[in-house]
Amino acid sequence: MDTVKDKLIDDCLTGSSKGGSGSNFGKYSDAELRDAMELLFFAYREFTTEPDNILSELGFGRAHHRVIHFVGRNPGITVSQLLSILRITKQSLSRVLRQLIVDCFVVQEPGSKDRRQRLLYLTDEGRALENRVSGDQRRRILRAFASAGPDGVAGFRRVLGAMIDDSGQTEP
Amino acid sequence: MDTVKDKLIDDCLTGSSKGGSGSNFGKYSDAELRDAMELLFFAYREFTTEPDNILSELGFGRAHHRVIHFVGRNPGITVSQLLSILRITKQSLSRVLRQLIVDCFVVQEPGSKDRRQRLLYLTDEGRALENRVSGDQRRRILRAFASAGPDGVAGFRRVLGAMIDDSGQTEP
DNA sequence: CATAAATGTCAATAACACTGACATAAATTG
DNA sequence: CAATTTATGTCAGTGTTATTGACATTTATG
Repeated sequence: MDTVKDKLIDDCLTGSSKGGSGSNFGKYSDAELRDAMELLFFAYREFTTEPDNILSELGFGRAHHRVIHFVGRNPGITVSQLLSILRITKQSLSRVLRQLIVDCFVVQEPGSKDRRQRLLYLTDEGRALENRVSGDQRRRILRAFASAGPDGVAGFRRVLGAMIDDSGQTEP
Repeated sequence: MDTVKDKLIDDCLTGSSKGGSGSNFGKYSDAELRDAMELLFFAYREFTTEPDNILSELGFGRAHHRVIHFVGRNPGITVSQLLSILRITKQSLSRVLRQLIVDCFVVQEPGSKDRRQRLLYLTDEGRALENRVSGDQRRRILRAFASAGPDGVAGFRRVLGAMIDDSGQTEP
């Protein structure tokens, strides 16, 4: 139950993670911190694999998933807000959004207050797709939450939350 | 302290995450599970941004980071093992690895037992680069660990570990 | 020796990001 | 009202990382 790599790497280890000679940053050894890095890497990959597979059948990718996720959670979100959340350029978003609109998963409506805005909404089809695609992720998280227990869930939230709050979360 | 999106989205919410009308999978509501999805998304992005920036100065990308990370932690790893861990094609790995070798961050040595193998090692230069690049990630994790406390760390490990163990972790 | 394994390479393709430049419509400001 | 700014969209070109398919080389193994 160390990390995941030992699935295949059961030889050729030279002790770099045995916590003996490595440097460290304080309370946690470098090896522990690097274990955490790997944990994040593998978990995130597991987390995105199945949605990627489902979406690729429709000719979509991870970028489409992100869009339908955030539009689904924030109906009426503007293009600008979506760009700020995703931190991509409008040119990048444009292609993805256009595909989703052409295929009737997302609709745009002019803003009532500011008619320059294009407020984004999922269609019923879009909601169905989002539900299908995120189903695997929700199940995966649910199982992990159940397996880790309430305290584990709280810790997961605290650590990831701190990783986000940490850095460039305050600049405009 | 909900999730991150409220940084910019403080209007246009229609109650989809207020936990009232959403469906749920059992003990945790859909909104809670989707919050966790976002937490992972934002945390992973924060986690990879700074290394990406450092590496781009050298003409490298995230793929190079992954290679020097796993070679650094597993000196003498073979190309096959690296391919299995990264789950990419050898053609994809090839280009990245060649760049790292040409620029003297990684060296190959024929295996002593099986001379078909190319065992991979970081050079001193490679170790220095890995340390520099992962420094931000280790600091970030350390701060998050410190902020979350020992129980938080344990929970983080349990949840992410369960997310990995969960799925396709057993097929060859 | 024949086959399989470990690795490398050439070529073509795709998804997703980027930059820069420019256009339009609507709101805001002086 | 005229000028400017904002929100959005679009055209064109580029780069990184991934893919698939085909083929070659070296070495191990039956």
